[in-house]
Amino acid sequence: MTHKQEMIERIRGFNRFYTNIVGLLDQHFLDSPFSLTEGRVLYEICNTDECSAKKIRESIAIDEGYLSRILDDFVRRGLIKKTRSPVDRRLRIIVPTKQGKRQFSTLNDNSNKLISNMIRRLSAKEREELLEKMDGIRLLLEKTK
Amino acid sequence: MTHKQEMIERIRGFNRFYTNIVGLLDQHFLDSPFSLTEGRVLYEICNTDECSAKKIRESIAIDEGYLSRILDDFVRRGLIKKTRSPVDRRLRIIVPTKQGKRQFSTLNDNSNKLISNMIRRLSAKEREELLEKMDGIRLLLEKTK
DNA sequence: GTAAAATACTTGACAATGTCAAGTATTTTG
DNA sequence: CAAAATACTTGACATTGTCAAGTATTTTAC
Repeated sequence: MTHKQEMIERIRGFNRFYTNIVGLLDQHFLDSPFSLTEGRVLYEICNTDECSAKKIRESIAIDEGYLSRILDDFVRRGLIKKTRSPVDRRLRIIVPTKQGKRQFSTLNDNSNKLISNMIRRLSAKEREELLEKMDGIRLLLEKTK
Repeated sequence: MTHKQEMIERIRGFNRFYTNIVGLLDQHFLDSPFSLTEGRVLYEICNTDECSAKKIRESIAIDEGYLSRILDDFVRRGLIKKTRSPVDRRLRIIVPTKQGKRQFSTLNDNSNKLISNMIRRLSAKEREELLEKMDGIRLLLEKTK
């Protein structure tokens, strides 16, 4: 086994590990009125200016038709409003309703609690270390694009 | 020192980032005869001694019925053999066939290539850093259990 | 030893999630 | 202005996952 092979094995080990971590965190969607994908879509809607299906698809990688239906569903559930952009009438601009924002903020709070719980055993110093390492990984992997 | 809310936001940012990374890597299942879940099941089968549905469920979190069908499908595809354990005839012990092992190893090779590609732009030193940080995160988060 | 409970898995029915391709409305390009 | 491109929608369908009831076997409690 080459050195490189070991390296790859360690990275894959980390991926499996972290997939599980994120998986555990995502379990909470089970207790919420949103699927994981719906949650991600709602996140984008609430954090994107002049949001549209197009913009969502720029950050999520989701089938166009599927997204269209999710958005329709959100409309039915009173979470968002869709209006054609006056600038380019092909686009529907998407804005969360008051209720949509409220639901998103609940979702958000629950995610925060889970993360909070995840790091509950760590000391202040360890938390700082964790963040540094996370940012470091991000920085390194962003080079690969 | 970072405020707690910011801290959580940074962790969640990392989670979103890394979910995307893993998501990209998992795209390769699209070009393979396995779904992501099937791949994970096959991984467990090939890396678990005296493997059984029970043992798989200890590491994967998957519906019992669903797993049962996946395994049946693997049998149909000639990837595994199931035999009742002589020790406890409720259990079916699962062994990969020669072909199963071969397919798994292909899957494995492709995963490796993807990882290899992911780190292609990093210098030796940076790769070492990446691994250290990954191991560090793992160590820190394992404390939380 | 035997009845009841527990375990390991299977099966049927079904719901949720995701994909593909063709279609509509609108804008851009040549 | 016609053709191509863009943004989204819709229908048909496949994949993936869930729930609950069922079978075979073993363990537990008497």
